[in-house]
Formats: sequence, C-alpha cells, structure tokens
Amino acid sequence: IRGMRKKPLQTRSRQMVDALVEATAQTIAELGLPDTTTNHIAARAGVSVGSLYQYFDSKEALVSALLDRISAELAQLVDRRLNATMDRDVHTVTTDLLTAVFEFMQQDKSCHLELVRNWQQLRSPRTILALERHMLEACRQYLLRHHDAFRVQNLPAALFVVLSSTLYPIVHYLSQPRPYLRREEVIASLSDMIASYLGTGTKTPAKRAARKLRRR
Amino acid sequence: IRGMRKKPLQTRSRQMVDALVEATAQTIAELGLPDTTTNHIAARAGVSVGSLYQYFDSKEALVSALLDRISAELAQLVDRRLNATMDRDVHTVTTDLLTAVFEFMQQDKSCHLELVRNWQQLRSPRTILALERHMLEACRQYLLRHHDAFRVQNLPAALFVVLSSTLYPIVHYLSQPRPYLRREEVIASLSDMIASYLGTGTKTPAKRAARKLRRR
Amino acid sequence: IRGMRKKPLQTRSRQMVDALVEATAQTIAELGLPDTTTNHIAARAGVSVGSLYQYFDSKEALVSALLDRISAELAQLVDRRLNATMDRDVHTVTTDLLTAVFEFMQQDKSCHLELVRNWQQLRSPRTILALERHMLEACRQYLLRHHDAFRVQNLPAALFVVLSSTLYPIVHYLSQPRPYLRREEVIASLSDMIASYLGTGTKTPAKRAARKLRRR
Amino acid sequence: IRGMRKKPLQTRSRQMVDALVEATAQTIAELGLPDTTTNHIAARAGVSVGSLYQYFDSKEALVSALLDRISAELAQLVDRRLNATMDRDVHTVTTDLLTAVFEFMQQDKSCHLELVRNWQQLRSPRTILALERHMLEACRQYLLRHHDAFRVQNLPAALFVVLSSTLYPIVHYLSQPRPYLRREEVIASLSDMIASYLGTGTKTPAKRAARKLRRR
DNA sequence: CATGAATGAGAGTTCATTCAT
DNA sequence: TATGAATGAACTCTCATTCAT
Repeated sequence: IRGMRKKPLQTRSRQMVDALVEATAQTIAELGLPDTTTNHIAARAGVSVGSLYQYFDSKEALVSALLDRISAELAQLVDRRLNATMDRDVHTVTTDLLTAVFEFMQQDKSCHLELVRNWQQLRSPRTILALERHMLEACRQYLLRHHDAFRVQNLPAALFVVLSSTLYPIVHYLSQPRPYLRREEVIASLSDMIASYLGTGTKTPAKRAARKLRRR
Repeated sequence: IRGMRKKPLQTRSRQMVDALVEATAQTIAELGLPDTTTNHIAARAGVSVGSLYQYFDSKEALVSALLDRISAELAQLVDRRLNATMDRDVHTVTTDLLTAVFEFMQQDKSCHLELVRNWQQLRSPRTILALERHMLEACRQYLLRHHDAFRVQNLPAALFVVLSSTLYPIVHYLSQPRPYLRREEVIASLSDMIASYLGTGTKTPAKRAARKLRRR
Repeated sequence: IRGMRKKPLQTRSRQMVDALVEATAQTIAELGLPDTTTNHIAARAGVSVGSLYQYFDSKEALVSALLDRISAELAQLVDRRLNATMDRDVHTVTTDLLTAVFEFMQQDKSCHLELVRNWQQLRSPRTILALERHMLEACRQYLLRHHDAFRVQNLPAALFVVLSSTLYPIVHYLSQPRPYLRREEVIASLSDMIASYLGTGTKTPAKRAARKLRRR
Repeated sequence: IRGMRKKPLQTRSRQMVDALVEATAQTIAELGLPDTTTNHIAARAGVSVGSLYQYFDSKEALVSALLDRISAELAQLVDRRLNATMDRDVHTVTTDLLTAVFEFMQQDKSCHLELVRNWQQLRSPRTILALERHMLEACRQYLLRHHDAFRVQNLPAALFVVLSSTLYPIVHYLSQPRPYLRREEVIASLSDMIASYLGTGTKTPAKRAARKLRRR
C-alpha cells in the first residue's frame, strides 16, 4: 500500500496503524480537514508524531489510508444492501441505496461528509477509482440481472451518469446549512429520475396513472 | 461589495481590481487553490502585496470577487443559451446547455474547474446561493413555459435534483486524468436521463421506438 | 523647529500644520498611540498623506509637534494658576495646581493621558526638557518669593523630586481601571507631602496640633 | 501560568523557558521593547522561532513571563532590605530602599528601565497589580510596626502617594541622558520628603537644627 | 503644491517533518 | 523502536514612506 512505511504484519503495527487512522477520522470529524494537523492526530492516537511518521510517509498518506478504510466500508455497505434487494425493481433498490448512503454520510461524528467535501484535496485517485469501479460493477451486476427490463443503450455512460448523479446531490444536500427540502423528497426525486432513465420509471402510482391517460 | 476596500469607481481602481482578480484566476488555474498565495497573485498582477491589500480585505475577499465574476459569467451564459432555445424540447435544451457548461469548465488555462473542485473551501455562500437560485429560476421559467409537456410532481425537489445531478458529473468527468468516455457520451446520457425524468424522455429515435413497441 | 519641513510662514501652511496636529491629537485620543497611523491622521485632517509628509518629516515629527503644543498649554496653565496664587501658602498652591493638572489630564476626548503613558516612546527630549525647565523655573520663582518660610537645602534636587513626584502619581492614578481612592484623597495626600517637605507642612489642623504639642 | 504552552516541569523545558525569557530580557535591553521581535529573541536564545512558540503562546506571553520574573526579583529585593532595616527610622529605611531600587534599575545591560518605560504597553495588569499590592503591604507592615511615630491620617492614600512618588522619579532620573544631579542627591531629597511626610521628618541634623532655631 | 496609489520590508505565527536521544 | 523537542520555510497582512501624476 502506498505511503505506508512498514508492512504492518505484526500485531502491534496493525494496532498502531488502525489507531492512527481512527484518530485521523475523529480529528477530521471534529476539526475539519483543513484544521487537522499531524500533531492533533498523533495526540489523539496517544502516540508521538515520530511514531506517526514511522508508519506513514506523510499526512497525505494518513488521509489516504483513512479513505481506503471508508471506501471499503462504503463498498461493503452497498454490496450488502444490493444483495438484499437484488430482485426488486430499480426504484425500490435506488431508494434503498440512497437512504443507506445518506445515513452513511450523516453518521454522527463522522468524517465522511467532510472528506467528500474535500475530495479534490485528497490526492488518492487510486482509492477513489477503485471505489468507483466497485460501484460500477455492482450496478452492472444488477442491470444484467434485469436486462430485459431496461433499455439503456450506452451502458458505461449510463452507469457513469447514474453514479455521479447520485453521489453529489447527496453531498450538496447535506452541505446546506438550512435545507429547504426534506431528505425523503430528495431521495424520492432521485429515485424517480434514475428509474425513469433506466427504463422502468413507472413505479409511483401517480406516474403510472398519468402514463395510462396519455396512452388513450 | 463585501471585502472590497476601495470602491472601484475610478478607471484606475477598476483596472487594478480587474487585474488582481484576473491574476487570481490565472494563479489558481496554474497552481491550484491551495498553493495560491497573496504574494503569487500580486506578483502576477505586477503589483506589490500592499496594493493588493488596498483593494481587498483578505485573500478570501479576492477569491470571493473572482467567484462573483465567474458566477455572473456562468449565469449570463446559461441565460443566453436558454433564451435561444426556449421553445425547443428538453433533450435539445439540456444537450445544448450541458455542452456550453462543459466548454465553460474546460476553457484552456481556466480556474473554473479548480474552483468548483474546491467549492467547499470557498466561504462565499452568498455568491454560490445566488448562482444556484438563478439557475433554479431559469429552469423554472423553462418548465412553466412547457408545463403541459411535463409530469413532475414535486417541482422544487425535481429542480434541485436535476441541477445538482448535472453540475457534478461534469466536474467529475473533467477531473478524471484519463476519461474512458467521450464528452459527447456523457452529455447524451445526462440529457437522456433528465429528459426521461421530466416526462418527455422520448426524443431519441431508439427510445421512441422502444416505447412504441411496448405500447402494443 | 525640528522635523518640520517647511517654515509655516504663510497662513495656509500654518492652518495645514495646525489641522494636522489637531488631527493627530484626536486620533491618539480615540485610538491610542500604538494604533494611530499616518493615514488615519491625514484622513482626519482632510488632507492626503502626501501633504502630511510635506509638512512633517515623519510620524514622529508630528507627535513631536503635538507634544510641543501640549507642553505650551500646560506651561501656560501652570503659569496662570501660579500667578493667581503666588502669595498663598504651599499647601494651597499645591492643591490648586494638582487639581488643575488632574483636570488637564482628564479632559474628555483628550490625548494627554495617552501621551504621558507613552512618553518614553516619544523621542522628543527637547520638548520634555523645555517643559521641565519651565516648571522648575516657575517653582523656583514661588520658592524664592517665600524663601523665609522654607528650609530646603538642595534646591535643585528638591525641585526635581517635587516635580517628578507630582506628575507620575497623577498618571498612575488615572491609569487605574478602578481606582480605590478618590481624586481628592490623592491630591490632599500629595499636597500634604510636598508641604511638609518644603517646610511648612502645617496646614491640616491635626498636624498643626501635633506640632504644637511637640513644641512644649 | 498564562500564555505558557508547555508546563515547564522537566529540566529541559525549564531550561528552554528560562533561556527564552533571558533572551527576551537581553533583546529588550539592547534594542528596546518596540524593536524586539520574536525572531530576534529566538535567535539570541539560539533556537528557532518554532521552538519559541512551543513554549509561549505569543510575543506578549513572553514579555509577560519576563515581567513576572522581574516582579518577583524586585519584591524579593524589597522584602530582604526591609527585613534587614525593619527597626530603623523612616529616613534610613527609605534611603536604603531607594538605593537598592536605583541599583536594580541601573544594572548593566538590564531591561528593567526599558520595561518600566513601556509599562503601559505591557498588557499584564495582573503582574503589575500584584507587585503593587506586595509593595503596599510591605510598607504597611513597616508603618504598623512604628505606628506611634507616625501621624498619617489617610493611610491608603499616603501609601499610594509615597509609592508612586518613589518609583517614577527614579525612572525619570535614570532616563535622563545627562543628569544634572547626582544619584545621592535625588535619594537624599526623596528620603527627606517621605520622612517629613510620614511625620518623623526630623532625622537630618541640619533640619533638626533649623527647627530648633525657629522654635526660639 | 497636492494627491493617494503604490511600495515592500518585516511583523507574528503555523505546522509538516526530522532526528538526537 | 518510540519519542517529542526542534526546525524553518512559508503564510497572511500592516503601515511609514515615496513619487508619478
């Protein structure tokens, strides 16, 4: 792994690395990324700065490691949810996933939102790319399973658009100091949009009714 | 105007202010926001730091002014495009707007992308909010004009989702070092998604055909 | 005069110089000496910094000129008071003078106290020395007039001690945020001390009585 | 302790703190308080600015610590002297104390005088107040011990006047570039004044003789 | 003469990183 | 291996002073 100085094979090392990453997460959650210093992190982890630099090349490497951890968590979360709802229709699955991601971001004392806000400072394209690929793959699995229900033409482009159209509205929404919409409204609208795009956007009764009318 | 020290009424002042804002733009474009310093900006503008601080209260105020400028440009761009295509269907309008925004962001040696990347650092919520409202209003105008063609239920939520689903995929796309999709593919997919969501997603021949089939 | 660039012979020049010195006084009174800048002063005088530097070599020269003005005022004040009470006894004269100086320092919106507080920063020994000599001379005049009533031996030293023992307790007293003594108490005690030192410290009834007793 | 960052418990820390305070004293003695910068201090202490800021919150905190040190020294000095002369008459005690304070201020390459000169800039009212109270208490002790010999009416006011009448003439005297009096003359006159004020001003033979004459 | 925009050295302070212990 | 004191370059911002207009 990049930026790591020692391979944390031994137990002690692993514990140290974990403690440091956890301390990083907590500090970022509390102070925000820009105000997080290596000294803060080391202090919170209960070790010295020197030790910190024995395990991580730089502050950046630390944040990178934290990102790896969070990426894994997020991937796991999505996988679990998706497995549980594999057979349901897009709208249901989307609503479920969006709710899960919302909760993930909103977790109390979590650094997730703060990190996504500053994701451009994070020079860890590898991790981000990996997460993205994982998500794309998960989505592809779902779509393939339901291939008869969809009418997307350019699958890669569609996946890209659906994914990036999903993540950012959430961040944007959560970054508002005083949102004028409720979370459920955003989730519902996003689900509607994605479902209608992927071709089975006829889940809400109102819409189904509307379409019926027009058919006549 | 906030953070401005002298009112740039006279020609010389205006020129200095403009030069400084332009220098800020260039420096950010070249070095990125985090590495942009007041000394860099002053040097590039060909003046001393002292002069910079005669016109702007702080580094933040400078960036804020730059943001104001860009916001105005972007708003103007969207207005112009939208006026020209007011009577066309969603898909056409969306494609046109997306293309315009893409070009705006991709302008050579432009700071636009870098700024959007760091938009969370920018402590200018006023400007950002204003831009957002402007966009929402523009979209609303368009939708009202075509109200018979749409079937959105929760208009505010729809607008929020459409707008944030639009901006960020672009940034995301442009931030990729080696994109695996062509720009046109992303634009097309985004347009498809939005058009289908707003209710007249029947613009591309393929889809129209697909829908016809299903109706039988 | 030192630090002055032009001899203010013409009326316009005199007015300018006066306006600048007055502006200096006001600014110091309002902001304190450390926060007083040449730009503040020029602005308050309604002229440009350039003009300021046409009449004064430096910020220091300005403060110096202000000090000259205040010195003259103080000297005049003491002279007037002393002339009026020339024939009275030390205690009365001292009380009167101290009251006058207290009032001079305490004048509303005055820079006097602030200047005395920072008198060491003021590199104008000439002015200060002149004021001191003036005071010494005034005191000497009074003492000579009453030479039969006093028993001071080392007159120069006595004058030095009396004068410096007088000014600073006033400043010290006025600098206290919450004085625990009343002004009158300080004046009375100072007068008692000086009168008893100079040899006729028999003004307060108690003391007169005490002395009478001892004489027997 | 205020403004201190690390508690100087360990030997190394104490040494560093002491070295920095000492460097502050030396720099102030050499350059004067206004021209003393944190970089100067750090350089003179032989450490980096960073180290300075590991031990002190700010430049002000550094000066504050120096003031604490000096206050303690001065208080100790006065206590020692006063204890040694507790039973002597006012004139003797005053002369002794004044001589001691003179020497304290005049110490070669000392910052004491420079600090007293700028005492108003020093935002450490706590320390100054503490010193003042200590002095007042010491004086009160002495006066109470000799209560039968004195005839002061308003004790607090008398103490205030005596103390402030004592410190400032010394500073004033030492600030003169070319004093026209000898130190001994000032001390003698001050002692005379205080002794005569406090009621036993009949210590010097000359005065006693003079008074005898008048009694006849 | 008057202006005031322009100057720029230098202030205090921070923090990722190192290295002697 | 762990420590944490030490580093110092770099940051933002100020203000007495100048000089082209």
